[in-house]
Amino acid sequence: MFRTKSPSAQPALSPLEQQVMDCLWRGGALTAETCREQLRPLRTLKDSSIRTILRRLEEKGYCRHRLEGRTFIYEARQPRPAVAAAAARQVLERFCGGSVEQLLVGLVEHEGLDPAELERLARRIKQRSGERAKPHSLSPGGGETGG
Amino acid sequence: MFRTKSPSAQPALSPLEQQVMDCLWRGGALTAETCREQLRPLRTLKDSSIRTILRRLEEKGYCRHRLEGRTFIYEARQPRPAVAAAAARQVLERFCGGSVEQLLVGLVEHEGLDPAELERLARRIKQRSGERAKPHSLSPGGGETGG
DNA sequence: ATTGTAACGCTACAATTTGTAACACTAGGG
DNA sequence: CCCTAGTGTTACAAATTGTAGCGTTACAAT
Repeated sequence: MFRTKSPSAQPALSPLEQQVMDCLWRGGALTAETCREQLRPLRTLKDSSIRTILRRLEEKGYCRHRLEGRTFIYEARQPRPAVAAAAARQVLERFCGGSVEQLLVGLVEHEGLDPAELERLARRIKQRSGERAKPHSLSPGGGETGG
Repeated sequence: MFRTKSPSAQPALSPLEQQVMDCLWRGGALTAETCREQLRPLRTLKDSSIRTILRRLEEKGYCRHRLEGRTFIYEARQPRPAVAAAAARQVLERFCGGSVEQLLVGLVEHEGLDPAELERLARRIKQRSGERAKPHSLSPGGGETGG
């Protein structure tokens, strides 16, 4: 629905680019060819086309590749949730002056989000984050999640 | 950060279009000329340019105009929060399979949203919505909301 | 070594979307 | 009837996106 262009954010994803990203997110890491095949139910591209998209995606910072033998293996640079969050943040900054509350209220009032449900979710999330923060003792440094 | 194109959603706003919408949201209802002036610190457009944008915005469903004398008065069709919510919904659908929880979790984990804060907000929102839902008597259902 | 083939990058180009504007038309005032 | 203010229409250049053709390169088989 929007296009954004703040500094911290990667350039927008075009529809086709999104589909490709979906492939990457689903498939983990794959070659241009595989990617192309996965896309085929939806659209049929020449191999050079898919590769162009992959390259642009890489330029935009959404994915990267490593060389395996002499084949490029592509993978998303950030997991889908991270990108989702960034996108949400954009909306937040642009329309809500950064106020999460405003956004939430908007969702409740204009998109029918149930406040009770919201509260339940929030509680659960807090709980979980609490657990993670201090299981009982350590959990040295970096409980790595994101790559 | 994204461009979307689901059916229920209005077409994306280009940057310039967004700025104009911001004018409308700030100014309530204004003429093309006024709009142009308000924009001037940021960019200088010929009057026909601003009018083109306004028209496109109207085509896309974001604003409308009424005739006053023989001057067009433009105003946003939906308040900013509604558009924000719709945008958030888009993100939700596209990246989180519609799961609000996933989005929230993402915000917490990748954008540093504080879970406690989140819970507080959620609670407050629920509370407020509760009050509104059953003050003591009137207006059970149908108050209009949208304009 | 030559050739077949798979994988790659580069370059190109048409379609679409944006940004910007010139210009022509119409209603009121003098 | 002409001037002005306000509008709409049409146009066009720039940027973005979708789609590909083609040339290059490494490896494998002949």
